Amino acid sequence: MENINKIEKKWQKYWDEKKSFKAINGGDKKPYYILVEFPYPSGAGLHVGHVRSYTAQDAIARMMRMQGYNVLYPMGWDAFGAPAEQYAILNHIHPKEAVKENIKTFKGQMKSLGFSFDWDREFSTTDPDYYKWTQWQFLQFYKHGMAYKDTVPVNWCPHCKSVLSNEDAAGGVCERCGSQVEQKEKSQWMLRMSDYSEDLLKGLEDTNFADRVKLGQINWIGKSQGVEVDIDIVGGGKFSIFTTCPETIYGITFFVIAPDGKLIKELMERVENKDEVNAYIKETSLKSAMDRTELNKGKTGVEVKGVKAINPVNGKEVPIFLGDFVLGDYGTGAVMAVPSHDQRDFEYAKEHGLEIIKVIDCGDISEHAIEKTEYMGHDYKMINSEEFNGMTVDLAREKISDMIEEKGYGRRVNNYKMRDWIFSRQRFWGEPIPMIQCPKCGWVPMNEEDLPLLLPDVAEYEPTEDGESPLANITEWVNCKCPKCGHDAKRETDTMPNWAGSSWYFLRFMDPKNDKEFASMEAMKYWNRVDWYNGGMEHTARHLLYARFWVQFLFNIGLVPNKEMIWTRVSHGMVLGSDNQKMSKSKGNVINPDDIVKEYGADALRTYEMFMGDYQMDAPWSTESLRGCKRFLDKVERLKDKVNDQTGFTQSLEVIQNKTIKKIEYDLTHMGYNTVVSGLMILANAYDDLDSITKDDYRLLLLLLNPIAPHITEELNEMIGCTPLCEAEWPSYDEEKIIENTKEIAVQVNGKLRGTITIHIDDDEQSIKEKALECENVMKHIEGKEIVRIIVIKGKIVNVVVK
RNA sequence: GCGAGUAUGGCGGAAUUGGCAGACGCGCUAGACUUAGGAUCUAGUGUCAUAGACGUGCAGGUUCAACUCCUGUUACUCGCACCA
Repeated sequence: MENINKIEKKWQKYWDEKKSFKAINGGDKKPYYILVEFPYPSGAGLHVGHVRSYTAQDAIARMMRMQGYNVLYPMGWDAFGAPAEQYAILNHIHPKEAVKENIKTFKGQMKSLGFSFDWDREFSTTDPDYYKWTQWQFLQFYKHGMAYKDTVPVNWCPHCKSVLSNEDAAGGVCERCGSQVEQKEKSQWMLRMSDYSEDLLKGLEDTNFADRVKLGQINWIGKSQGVEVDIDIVGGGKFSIFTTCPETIYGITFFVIAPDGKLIKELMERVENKDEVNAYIKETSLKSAMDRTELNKGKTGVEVKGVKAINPVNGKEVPIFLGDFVLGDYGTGAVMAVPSHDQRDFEYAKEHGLEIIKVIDCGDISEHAIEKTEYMGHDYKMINSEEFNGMTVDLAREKISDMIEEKGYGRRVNNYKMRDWIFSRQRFWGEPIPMIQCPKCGWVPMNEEDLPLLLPDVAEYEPTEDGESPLANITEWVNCKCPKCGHDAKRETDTMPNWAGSSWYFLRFMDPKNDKEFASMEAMKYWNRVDWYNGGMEHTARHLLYARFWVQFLFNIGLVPNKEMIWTRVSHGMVLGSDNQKMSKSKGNVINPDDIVKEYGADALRTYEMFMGDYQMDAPWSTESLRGCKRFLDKVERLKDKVNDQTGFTQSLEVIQNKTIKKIEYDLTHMGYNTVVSGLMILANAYDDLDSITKDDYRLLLLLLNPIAPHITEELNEMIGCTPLCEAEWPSYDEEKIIENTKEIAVQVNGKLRGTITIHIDDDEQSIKEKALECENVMKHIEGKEIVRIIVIKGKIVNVVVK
């Protein structure tokens, strides 16, 4: 085509002006909501990886519209975040200006690729009309006791005077300046996400997430069932431990408590070796800032002298140790140690010369512990465990748990790895948390009618000396009146994390212009939920979990219609550089979609990205392969010259045409995008083998190809004088016509291919057997041998078994 | 360490249910047309070899038949990482 970009622009304009992809809330059509993760509009522009997933979902959206669905396929911007803030600080502008520019670039790029988004629903998380509702929802969390302040340790760079995320502090070194990261206690807003552990686990049953996505969620929640036991301290006081192995409780020879926990602080008065203990605590606080993996070769720790704990089941007094492998903020901050049946305890005991008592009769423990995974499920018997001696491990586990509960030593509990959500960020470019601290009333929520609480319009904001948000420096913004008593008060200067705005954006798309509510119940009931959500693998754990938590909370307070608002979630693989490495500027392997569109056209890029490989797996870029896809589109164009003046379909193409319709439908809805393209190539090749094809033949190919390559197909379709494809109906196939009357099948002798025969659909088993045995090469291989049996799989294969 | 995933020609990858492994495309080889080719068309292209044998990371197993199911094992990728 003489100017591909001109044609693409023409159809993009057509779709825009006709509002071809506008989704309307209501009507007779069946609603279907397709969602792709909205991007962070970075300065780098659209990545070819974005193109992959947006095209995939676009193809489904386009097909389903033709099939008569009311498809919602929206797009927006997740634009709060550190890069925009950094850029703005450097250039002394407001981040919203940088964001505006980036969105413009992204949107232009998306338009040039012909994605069928309903642009009337576009918004950015940084729009006051949007973040007003993010703030409003935070207030609901607060009002329902789900938001609270707590002191937690944060990564702190003493040089940058800044709080760092775990990613930015990887390796215990500040990513920006390279100085040593420290731990610093800071008061932060928290959301009680751990209250939802069980619900988030159970809710997975009401979703259609891919298995690997579900597993990611399950692992993140990290449920473990066990027993919590109360331990008395000699001379008064007590603490609790949690164990998943109550069967080993008689094997306790010491306890280990966290150096950063509360318990050691309580015990400190009675500690005889205070200096030693304090030194270890200090050592740990430094260590926790470094990359622990490197330091965990040995099991360090010190005994807490002067205090002993009592094992409740046998009254035995055992020592207490400090060990940095016990975490202060996980579980109870203390563990029981059974060196005979836990490798970590074993190593610790060896290191510190502690007693090892075997309680399960299961082999040699002189070299290493025999752990749960090794002893459970066998018939090993208990030893050294008083009345439980001789019982099988499985039985003892239950009986010991029962005894602990009956005697009041403890109780069966579930423990979860998932903790509460730290919701504060010491950043400028985020949603301000709408809380006010009044010297008289304490923390007071803003009045809902005063929302949104806008970010101040300033261009200079340096971080404070003590790591507070840059907002803390803007006194005219910070100072306010208490909404309750009118006294002088100060605003919270922390902002929300990036995850906040993306935790509910899919709800807003259902009703994006609503200024009374974040979305009306009516609109949410109409769309019901997100039918199909696609995003990157890196977001399937946290983002999805946060979004589900957010939705479940809204459901519990009656604001959304379903407890799970996302039905299917799939994740796509990355587009790697041609060197099989992640694309990055420094490696020089980045492909800019604009260049490809300019040279080969949007359709070629779209087709190639669908064709490049299994959608769920990473795939390297290949410009050679892209050219192959361009050639395919050129071939489709050339086929136009073969169109004759006949109507209807060519008889000899009937089987492959019906087969292809079925295949495209199936593959598009099962993420088989690469085989969609290959199926269409096969159809086009079949057309190409003929001297001429009918207009209907040709239009069928264009219809089927349209979801992947929408521009060129529209243009060719117009050239043959048909009404636009985006207004056309999806073709239907006839199952009857897929069945072939005659078919070539394989004949094997002892499982090895020896020939092929052509069978008719009506042939019975006997005649197929006869045909198979008549086959020349088959005869040669069965000559002089005894036929044991002949296996005939109808329409598939014949296998002659000989001896 | 734990959890998950992956492994098929020179390359990307097909094989919906156990049923002709390598579809489709790239690349490559030869030829045609051409001033030219990043255009198009034709033929060929898993490996080794003479009929034939061998081939889906490796070693076993089940089956008439295994890329597909089972057992073990290796390598790589991702996630979590002293989780009690």
